[in-house]
Amino acid sequence: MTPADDFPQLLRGAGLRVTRPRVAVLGAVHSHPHADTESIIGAVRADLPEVSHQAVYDSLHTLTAAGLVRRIQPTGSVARYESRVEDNHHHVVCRSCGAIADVDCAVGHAPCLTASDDSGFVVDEAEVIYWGRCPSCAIAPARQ
Amino acid sequence: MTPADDFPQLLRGAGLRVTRPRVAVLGAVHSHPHADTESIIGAVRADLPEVSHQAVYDSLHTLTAAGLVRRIQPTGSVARYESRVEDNHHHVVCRSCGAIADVDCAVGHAPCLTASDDSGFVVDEAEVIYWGRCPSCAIAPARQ
DNA sequence: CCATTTTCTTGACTCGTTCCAGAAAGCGCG
DNA sequence: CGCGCTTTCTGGAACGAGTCAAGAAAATGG
Repeated sequence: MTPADDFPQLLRGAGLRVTRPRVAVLGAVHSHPHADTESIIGAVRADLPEVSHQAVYDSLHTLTAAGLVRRIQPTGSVARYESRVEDNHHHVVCRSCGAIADVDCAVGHAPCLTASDDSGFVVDEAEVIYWGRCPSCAIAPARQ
Repeated sequence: MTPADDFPQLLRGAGLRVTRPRVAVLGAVHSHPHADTESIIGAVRADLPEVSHQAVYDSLHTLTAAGLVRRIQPTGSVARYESRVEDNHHHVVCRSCGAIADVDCAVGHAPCLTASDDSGFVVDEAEVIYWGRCPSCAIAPARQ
């Protein structure tokens, strides 16, 4: 669907050097949405067994700064990454098992971006996290 | 304004034992909105110089679980606590200096609570974080 | 193919938070 | 008012995600 699976091209387009670790990280984030850093390290090492964790951390930072990847971190979770960027979507997080799913906000455009009183802040983004229970955990008797 | 500054009463009402550390922590959170754990430890030790950090961590967890205090943790920040609970307000966070301010959502009631497609999740809360720059940082030339 | 600049490897280290065992304090009851 | 049970607190070790730093390796432009 996206012509964007040409990762080297994506990197170049963002003005970044094309390195094997970066390509692999970009690929891992694309194929494992909402994965944490450790999972990404694992996925990357399937291709490049010798990458250091530092290379992955660096790549994730660089990619995030370049806007090729988005970092999310719900309260109580470690950092997670996803490849859907610039499309103003949000997340539902399961309180019980931590599962994360994408949600397109009911309001088609930027949701709630107009705070009633912004205290003088210049707001450029509204991040919404819905908390609840995923289908499986909703069925299972609450154990917490 | 709130008859709720009787902290021991608040604790008892929540079915919790009244201990000096808990009362002090509750007081610290009330007087230092959005403070992180370290600041709270400092504030608590102004009254009780000998409290262990663990007592503060335990109290914060207990108070959070009891709903007397709310924990927030914007991406990239450590845990912070506030005493406004159950009133459905949100936060603006400064990307530059990390300052946090309260915001009442434009929609008077639960904002965006109806996700367009909730993937089968049972949603009970929508948490909104607005990102931008606080008044001071908006004036200062962007240095990041 | 070379030089320059950026990125990666390795390994130590920081910092917020949690775990643990024993001592202390709160609460219900007589 | 004091006893005993249970919860909480103290002190200190431990943990884990993430960062820092120095030198080796690889990308890009010529």
